[in-house]
Amino acid sequence: MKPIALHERIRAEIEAAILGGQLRPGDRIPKETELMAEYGCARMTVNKALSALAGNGMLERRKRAGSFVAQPRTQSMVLDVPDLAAAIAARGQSYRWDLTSRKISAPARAEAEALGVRAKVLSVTGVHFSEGLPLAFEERMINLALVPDIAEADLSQTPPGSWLIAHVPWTEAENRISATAAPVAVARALGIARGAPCLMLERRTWRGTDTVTRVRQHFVADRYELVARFGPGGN
Amino acid sequence: MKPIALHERIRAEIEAAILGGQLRPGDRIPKETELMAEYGCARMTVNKALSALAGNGMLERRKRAGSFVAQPRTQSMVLDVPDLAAAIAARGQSYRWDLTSRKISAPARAEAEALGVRAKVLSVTGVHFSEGLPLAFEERMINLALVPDIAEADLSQTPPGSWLIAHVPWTEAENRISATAAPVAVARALGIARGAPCLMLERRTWRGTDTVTRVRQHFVADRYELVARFGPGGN
DNA sequence: CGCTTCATAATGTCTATACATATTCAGGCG
DNA sequence: CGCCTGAATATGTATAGACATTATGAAGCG
Repeated sequence: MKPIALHERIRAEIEAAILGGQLRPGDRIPKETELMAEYGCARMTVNKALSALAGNGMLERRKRAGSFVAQPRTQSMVLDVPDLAAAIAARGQSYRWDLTSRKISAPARAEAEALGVRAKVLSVTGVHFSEGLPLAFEERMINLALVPDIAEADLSQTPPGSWLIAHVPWTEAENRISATAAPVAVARALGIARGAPCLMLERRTWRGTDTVTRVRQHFVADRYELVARFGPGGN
Repeated sequence: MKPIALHERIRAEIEAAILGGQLRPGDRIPKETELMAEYGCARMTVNKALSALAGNGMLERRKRAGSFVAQPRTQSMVLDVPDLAAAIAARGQSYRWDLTSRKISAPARAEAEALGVRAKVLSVTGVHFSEGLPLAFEERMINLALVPDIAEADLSQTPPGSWLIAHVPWTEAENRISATAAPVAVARALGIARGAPCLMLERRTWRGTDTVTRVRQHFVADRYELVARFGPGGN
């Protein structure tokens, strides 16, 4: 069938022992030479397995001391923050984007400070629809110095997030997730009551030290949730 | 200073080229033999660098075809879901936990189904305080078959999450993050208005196929946010 | 022209070896 | 007793070579 690589098998077995509780945090795992004998392979093979686990934060390795099961102090979860258009399409639902405003301007001094941008910015607002229902209200600023092309893009057809992901890929990013009461403008755009709960996602992405874009999305509470996973099945 | 490992340097340089936009998704990166010549090192060294990037989802490697910059389809962010007590303490704020109810029972048939648990469960509710203010209301179920010791733990002193992380480490987990209007019970416990927005975090953790615990935490909207990062600076 | 077959080029895995580096542990010395 | 020194040890990095695997693209065949 599928001959699994040996280093992967070793990795998986040790991971299983950790997740299964046979190995507990602080426990020492056999040294490389011992595992090497146990599996009858070279040290590099064992090393690859252990390095991978150490990379995941599951092992802590100290020279001369050995390899130890790490403390799961802060569960690092993998959160998928997909492009909305793609995510909704992937769920087999219909998607629509409504551009409600678009303007180019120099950011106000305070904003420029917060954005870390002195250049001109494109400001966009709009609404994401799923199955014909408003799902999220989006306010976005885009640094035109870094992404001049977007000034010519037709953002009434393509939501800016989708355009950016296709044209300015692999930026660094930070997301802040919180809950808020819908402000008037948001409530009106989403057709919900003022003050109704919203999941708010604020994202800032950069290239090097320059901010590329800054988004704030208000999701209608009942219609969206984020999922984060941790674990070997974490795929 | 600290001589950085060569494979790490190679990895970092390619990553920088991807994040800096010199290499775009779909672009092909030099084959191992070429990089090997460029850096004057062995193939295994290059391979280690590229394998690491492939593990991060930043490269896609195909035999015979070469290595390509991956599409950042779904931005996989690392979300730290820390233990609340530890997280608040780390921010230098005071923390308090109020146990409001605790009971052991067999879950109702419907619940048992949803939990994937037939055994007895310990049900706990309580409130997390930060700086004297209610921060989160927690409802939790714990599988006593997997964690019998917790029946004897003093959960009025230690919040169950902290107890579990110390006693049942390294489980698999799934988090669902959403926003809701505070139900009556939650609003009362948190001292907020009924229907006020809350950030809701539902977590389920398992060991193998068995559910260990299931939590629902309602956070007061203004007092908490989750942060997820992606990027090399993502530390 | 379309299909199959096959050599080839790339990555994937593994080995055996070597030396580097950091940490511990045991002595030795003041 | 405390501090320094040095040896032992486990991991960290790197090498050169070997063979496996697999998609590709071209050659050959019907």
